[in-house]
Amino acid sequence: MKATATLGFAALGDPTRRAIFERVARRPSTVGKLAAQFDVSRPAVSQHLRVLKDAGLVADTAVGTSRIYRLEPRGVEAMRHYLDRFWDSALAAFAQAAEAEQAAADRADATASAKQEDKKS
Amino acid sequence: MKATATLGFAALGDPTRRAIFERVARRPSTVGKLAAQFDVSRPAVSQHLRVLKDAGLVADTAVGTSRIYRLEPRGVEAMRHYLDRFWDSALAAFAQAAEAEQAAADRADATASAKQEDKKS
DNA sequence: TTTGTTGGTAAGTAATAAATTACCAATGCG
DNA sequence: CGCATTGGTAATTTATTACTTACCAACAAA
Repeated sequence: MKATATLGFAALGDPTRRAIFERVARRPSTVGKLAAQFDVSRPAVSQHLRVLKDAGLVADTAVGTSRIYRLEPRGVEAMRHYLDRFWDSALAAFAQAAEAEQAAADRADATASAKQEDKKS
Repeated sequence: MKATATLGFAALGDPTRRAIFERVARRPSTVGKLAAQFDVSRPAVSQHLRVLKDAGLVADTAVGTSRIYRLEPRGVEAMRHYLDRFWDSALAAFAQAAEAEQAAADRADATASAKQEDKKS
């Protein structure tokens, strides 16, 4: 369990895996039960769970021959913490101001003329 | 810009793209300048930026022939909000309790015997 | 208009990742 | 022990995606 930020994002980037994660988060479950509801094979579920586990997003406990997977909140918290850095809109405003300053420095004359937003797509 | 959660996670799941995102977040920049620092081609940077834009994580403004990309905090906030749901450790505890209850329901006798954590990997 | 600069798009390739089937290990029960 | 249940691993195939080169569009300056 390295639990780097990239691992976490990559783990939740796949739709099927994210669905499995949400299901496990809602209520701990086993590989077999999960495979029954997600129309992917059991090995596929097992592999998805391993990716989630490596990302620190789920944890598992062996119970007899079965194995119960559950949410691991700490991995989620790590991702949340990573995003905090960018969420603060004040920081964004600061960065934008810094850019304006640099743009002015790059070209001696800051021709702030043809400036147009691009919102589509 | 659909900005679904999956798009955002997938966007930050790639290491190169995440590096570009962090660079843009720190200070708005253009495609050319970014391509100069990331030893990938200019089209690659352009494509990465499009993915980030579709995920609602960056926005761009045309300035003359150039185009300045900057952080879009709202996309980040959306991802943060998604994670909030799982971060709350109290929720996890609740889910775990619910599972214990269901496990007991599944098998009439709740043989809570061979129960072992798996931490490695 | 011509020329240079900046970037997005197209098309193709190479690498990665998600899925499958088949097999094996471990546990529990008769 | 023999047998069933559960799930992880191996090996392969398929699909996706990241990247490249080549080309084209928009704008600025001469």
